[in-house]
Amino acid sequence: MASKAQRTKSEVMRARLIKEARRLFGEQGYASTSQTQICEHAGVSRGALNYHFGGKSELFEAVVSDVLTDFDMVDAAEDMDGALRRYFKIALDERVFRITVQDAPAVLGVTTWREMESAHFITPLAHQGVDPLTARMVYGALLEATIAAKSDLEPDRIVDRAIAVLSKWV
Amino acid sequence: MASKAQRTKSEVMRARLIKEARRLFGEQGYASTSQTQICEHAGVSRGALNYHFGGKSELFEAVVSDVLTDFDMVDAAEDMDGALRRYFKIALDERVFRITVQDAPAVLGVTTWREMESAHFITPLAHQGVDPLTARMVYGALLEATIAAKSDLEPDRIVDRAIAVLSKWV
DNA sequence: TGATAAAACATACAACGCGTATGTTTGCAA
DNA sequence: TTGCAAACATACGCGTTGTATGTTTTATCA
Repeated sequence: MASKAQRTKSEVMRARLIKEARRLFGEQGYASTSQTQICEHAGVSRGALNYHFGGKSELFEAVVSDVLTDFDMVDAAEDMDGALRRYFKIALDERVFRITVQDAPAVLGVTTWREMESAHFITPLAHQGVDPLTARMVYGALLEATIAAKSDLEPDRIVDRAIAVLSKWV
Repeated sequence: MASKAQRTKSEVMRARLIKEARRLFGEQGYASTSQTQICEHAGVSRGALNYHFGGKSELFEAVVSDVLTDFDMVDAAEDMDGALRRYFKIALDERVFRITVQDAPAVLGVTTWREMESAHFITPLAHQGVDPLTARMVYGALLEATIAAKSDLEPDRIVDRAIAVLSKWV
């Protein structure tokens, strides 16, 4: 049985690896980031990485999980408009985008990917009384709007219009 | 200047590689399919592959392009409902799904990926008078519905409901 | 307190895949 | 026929991953 000191120490190491991995995955993408590179920045050996996570893809999954929690700081009294703007603000970040939209489906598989995202986006929507399938489709539209905004010269304008469109749908 | 015989021969070779690559990418995914494996099935050497496509990712891009043309057999007189059902029929195929939804964003980058898909899905929609951003968001919802249908026990039921939802949006 | 075991790392090895560089053949053209 | 370029095949080097095997630290218990 692991002691409390061991457990916290272990979690510190995991957190450090996740932090560096998140930065590098976000900046360079999954394929272009090696275990060696992550470990150099974290100041440990590859042995530690594989001991704690089992492999590169599992570390990436932990990173995705970490990123998704950023979306979770829900204000109970938050209205739909505010929630959407907060979503866009985070999702439009280059590194967040690359991890969650670009690499996650391929590395984790679409099923796992959407199960993780569901817990953070779709389930909350469904809890507001929206039909589950509709909620998913709204989220899909939201994702696509994010991509559109990201590749536009004036992302803010796209965000405004997207929110207007969504408000008509839900 | 290449002769006609050479050009057609070259295209035959390209087509053979694309065909085998499409099968293997679709069945195993991009990362789990090696150049060697593709070439063995195509009966050529890796030299031929890299000569014609330049690399693995470029071959994959050609495969994506090939897959997307499957969606293009448009019947001019086709109504929205029919077009959507035809879309789902193709998109729900396991191999098509894996290539276009799972691997394409990571391998080609989200920008390139959506540019390719736009030409086949969003532009046609926009030509029907739908606002471009709305068209993109509708396509996002469509994609999400595809994922939902794929992981459901009764995909057909989800398809019906999704079409019903979409008909209210456009 | 000292021994033992397990956790937490580090190091080393083996296999694989990719890109590229370098042959080798084929086919057209002068 | 000869030369040249396209169309392949072969071979090499590099980087990466997973795993197997040390080594150190930490906790538990007699």
